[in-house]
Amino acid sequence: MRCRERADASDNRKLILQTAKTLFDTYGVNEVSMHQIAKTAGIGQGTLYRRYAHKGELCSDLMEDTANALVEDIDATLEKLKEAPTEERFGALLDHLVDFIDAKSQLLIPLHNVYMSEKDTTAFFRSPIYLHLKNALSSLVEERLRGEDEADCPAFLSHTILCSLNPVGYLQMKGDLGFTKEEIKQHYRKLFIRA
Amino acid sequence: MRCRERADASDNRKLILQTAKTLFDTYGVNEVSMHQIAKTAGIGQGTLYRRYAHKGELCSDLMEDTANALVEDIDATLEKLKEAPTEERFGALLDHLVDFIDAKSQLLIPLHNVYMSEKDTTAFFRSPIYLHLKNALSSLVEERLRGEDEADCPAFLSHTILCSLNPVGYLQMKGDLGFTKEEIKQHYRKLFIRA
DNA sequence: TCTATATGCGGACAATTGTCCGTTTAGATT
DNA sequence: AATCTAAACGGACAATTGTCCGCATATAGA
Repeated sequence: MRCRERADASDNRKLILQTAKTLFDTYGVNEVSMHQIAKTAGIGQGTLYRRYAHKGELCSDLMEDTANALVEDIDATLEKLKEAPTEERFGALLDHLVDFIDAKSQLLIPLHNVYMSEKDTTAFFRSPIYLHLKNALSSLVEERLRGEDEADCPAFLSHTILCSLNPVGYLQMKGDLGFTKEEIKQHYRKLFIRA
Repeated sequence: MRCRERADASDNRKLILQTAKTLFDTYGVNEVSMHQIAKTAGIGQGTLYRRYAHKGELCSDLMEDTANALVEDIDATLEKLKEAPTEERFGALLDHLVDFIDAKSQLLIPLHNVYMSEKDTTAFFRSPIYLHLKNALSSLVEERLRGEDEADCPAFLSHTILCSLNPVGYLQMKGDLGFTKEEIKQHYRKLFIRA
């Protein structure tokens, strides 16, 4: 069997992440090139690109802990509220999302830019974090469908929510439009939760 | 005085636009490189880049007529419907937006990318087209407020609509999510127009 | 018409991203 | 331990974006 990750591959993986984190922290994500990361880590560019097809994936991996924490928080909250009405759980999920964007927008903007400036524009929509959040939203919308005559479309609604909650648009709301985080939460609840 | 545009510059400007339009129409925006445009037009790359700092600006110039037409169309439609119920006019505006994004998504994506990857992330939200559309949406939402007890916030709602209608997200809806343009229009109406 | 120069021209060049492919090696099998 | 092969390695290479700078010329002013 050749199914386990080879030791050298595993070592390089850690080396890449450590090197990238250091360089990003020192110079900023946008100022660091993939070539520079490979050079600094002392590996070939092919090695780097085999593991991370582009900078966005690398950023994504660096964000993994943060993203996992969000997903766990959300899952825990939903579990705790599992007896509560759908609307309440939906609202809690929206709150989590807004809190997350609010706390991490500085980190999320480079990540968002990298994904969105890809030639393959669907890259972001295949990222683990998007898929998981869309999934969580969809199932709540779906749950809400039962017994309703005019059905929302879960896929459409969750996609729309996540599109509108991009970090750039969020900062604009807090900046020029002058909303506070709590106001934004309220508006999201009002718009997307049909009470 | 040396203030007027030189004749050769003016000629090249037209030549660039014509060449770019032809190439974009033939091969698609993403498949055409700036180098290729310059080569085909028979001019140097420096000439091309002096006039358009990047592909986004070129797209922007190519879109100018189209964007003006959109704004005029919308204004004309709203004028024609000025006696109609607010909901009907709101719906017509959403339809216009979706038709526009649908028709021009290829050109809008480079434009969107350029705006969004700016250091100044608010650049897009100060662009004429965003401001005009947000304005039109806001005034319709505001109009709808009268006589309602639970008020929508015009600024928030119109910002959210425009964020969610970005060309990348739109293409994702039509691609992986499999919606047709008409379905998308319906979903937008259902979500944002409280009948 | 002639001249001076601001303006435009264009291609070479640098930087970055992403691919390819011959070489090396970890580790399973014997 | 020896062998074998799938997986990983790494650097050269191609493509694209964007910059720079010496050269050419349109045109205002004489």
